[in-house]
Amino acid sequence: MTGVKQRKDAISIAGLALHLGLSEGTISRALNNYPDIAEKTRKRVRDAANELGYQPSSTARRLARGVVETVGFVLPSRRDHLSDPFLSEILDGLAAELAMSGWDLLLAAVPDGQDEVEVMDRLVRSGKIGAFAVTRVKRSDPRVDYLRTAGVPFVVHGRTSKHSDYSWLDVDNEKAFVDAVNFLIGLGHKNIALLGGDLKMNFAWQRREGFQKAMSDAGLETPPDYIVDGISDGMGALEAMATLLALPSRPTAVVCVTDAVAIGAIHAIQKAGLKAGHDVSVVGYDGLPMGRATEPALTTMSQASYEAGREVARMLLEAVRQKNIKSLNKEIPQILWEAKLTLRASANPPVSNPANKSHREETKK
Amino acid sequence: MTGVKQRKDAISIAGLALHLGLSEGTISRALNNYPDIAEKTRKRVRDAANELGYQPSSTARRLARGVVETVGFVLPSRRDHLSDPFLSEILDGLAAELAMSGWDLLLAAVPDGQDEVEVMDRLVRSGKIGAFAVTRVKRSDPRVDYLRTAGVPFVVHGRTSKHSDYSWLDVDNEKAFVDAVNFLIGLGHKNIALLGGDLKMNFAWQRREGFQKAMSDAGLETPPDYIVDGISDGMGALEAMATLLALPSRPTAVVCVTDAVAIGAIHAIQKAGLKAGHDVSVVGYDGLPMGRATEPALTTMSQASYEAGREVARMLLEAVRQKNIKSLNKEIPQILWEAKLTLRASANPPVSNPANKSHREETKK
DNA sequence: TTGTATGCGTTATCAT
DNA sequence: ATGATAACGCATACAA
Repeated sequence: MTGVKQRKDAISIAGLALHLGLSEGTISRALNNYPDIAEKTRKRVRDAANELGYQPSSTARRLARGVVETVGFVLPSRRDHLSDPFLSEILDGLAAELAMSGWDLLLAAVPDGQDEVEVMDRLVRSGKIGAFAVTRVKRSDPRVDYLRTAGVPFVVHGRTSKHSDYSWLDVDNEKAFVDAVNFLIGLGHKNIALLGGDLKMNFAWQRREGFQKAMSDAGLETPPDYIVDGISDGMGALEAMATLLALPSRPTAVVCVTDAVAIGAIHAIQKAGLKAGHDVSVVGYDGLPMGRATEPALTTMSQASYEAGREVARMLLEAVRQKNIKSLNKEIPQILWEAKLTLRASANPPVSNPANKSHREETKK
Repeated sequence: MTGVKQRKDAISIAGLALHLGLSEGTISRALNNYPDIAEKTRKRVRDAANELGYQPSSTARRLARGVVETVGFVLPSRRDHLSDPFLSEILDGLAAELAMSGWDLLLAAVPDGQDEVEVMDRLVRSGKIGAFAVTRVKRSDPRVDYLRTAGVPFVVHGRTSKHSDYSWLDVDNEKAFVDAVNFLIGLGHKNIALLGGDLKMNFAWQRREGFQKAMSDAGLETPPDYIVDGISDGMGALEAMATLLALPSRPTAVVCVTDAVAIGAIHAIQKAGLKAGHDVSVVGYDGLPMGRATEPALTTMSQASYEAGREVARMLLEAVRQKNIKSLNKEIPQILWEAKLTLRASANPPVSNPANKSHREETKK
């Protein structure tokens, strides 16, 4: 498949030179703000460029300078990314921030029969990209392993279990779930369950860790039945919550790995003839818009995906700069953001065991 | 901001030539399957290329061939795209299909203070892209107006109100809503309301048209109160549905412009102490995964966004081919897909007015 | 302050 | 069947 002729009617630097009676070199330097160009000439060139709609060929510029101002983003292979509601938000943030520095964002899918690393490697070797952004990392992630050795600047949104030697932006998922559980404990809950996600995903693992930490720090028992892993969508949540509700001693509250799971849980509770936020409290994570429209509205932890995308882009640009300077003091920015709790109606004191303020105090460490 | 040195350790065609004792030209032709290369040589070159991991510089190739095998996609400006759950699906489909032909997908955001057309124009003039894909079009859409005159191949997912002269793939939204309404009528409903969307968006307009057509074809009244426009999320749905339920004569069924709206409606019904799917039937549109986990599970119309992305990519590639051939018989592929109804639990015969089979037959035209 | 010349890594058009 | 050589459009070192 052959592409389309580039820039149909586009004017090149040669055309501009002709038009102005200047040499191509002068035009180039004028437009790139070289100090050795007369202000008057620069203005003349600028004006003509604007007037004629001159836009330097990105391709030629890349070839001449040997640089590629493009960030690659490999879409999670289809079988994995069971509806990430925030993918487009992150991409939006990435693209927006990159655009401010004239960088582009290249999206790549993984064809059947290939894996993500192959795709990334081809992108690098063909010179299509100069840096990578990676999201939704597993605890052990081949993409990160590859990038560690590839010599391409990259920033990870999230982190792997071993994460000391590369740059990442993550949310403190563990703390988020510690906070969520402590919030419920503060309300008076003792029988708290977890609807957890795929433990290969690090965010799910971290959230589970936070759950367990908070429970054990508070000296609360967690029966094995109360921890359900591997839930990835509302349907899974529906079943898991039904099972939880059928337990001889059912929980008075559930913390859910995502809002999608939490909303499924809410419906399971309703289906069982109980009232979410009354008989069973529910806390989610994500801040999905829909959580405001559920009945009851969903109490949830949240992070700003769009902002995360922007920050990752900034880190990426900085990583590229560092690399070019070949500075010896290796700066490896690692940023941990906190999720914040959005109080709504789905979490309240347990009916049989009203909030116990003093107890709450005790569990705060 | 300066980019990263391209392809650190990458081997170039010159290196390969040296390694093999052949000229660069021969290597190039061998790898590009020119017929005038000895099979034996071709194999030798291929093997060496594989072994050394040679990958032609995409940049140099573009410059030499004057073609850009990259599709541009401008993200809807942030204020508009109130959570399009399918954006990432479409992008995924686009990228996947494009990759099969060696094409790339470039994502661009719209910086503050600029509009989408400016961004698109710059992408074209800088030679970064050779074609465009556009989604979520308004009835009158400046992006389409621009592309019509820009000379760049493009395909629209959806269509504007005037759409005879460009290539698009759309779902027959009108028919979808005719079907949805007829389905409800078949169940015995007569008092059917519409929770509609932003009428500037063509899909919302089309769905509304379908609703009205089906109602009037069936000879059913639709009080003005029964049609609510401009709902874009679950929150809006919550309020609108509450208003609908407070009406002296409340509807026995509502058709919703999206699943997000439908789910909001379900919760409003529940909040009002009624039962969705019993007191009020609800039909959505989108086939959101979460619709399977609501209580009751959501009856909805759906289309496959991923597949749509792939099809748009195919049409794009074909448009590029047509343009290169400069064929005189202008093929303008326009494809209309049908949404299919997914029966679940949220739509049933009205309680006070059980299904009337004969009536259903009558309304089928 | 400006012009000239070379190179970036390919492809494509000539020769040979 | 293969090897020179000239573009492609720009950036930059070096002259002037």
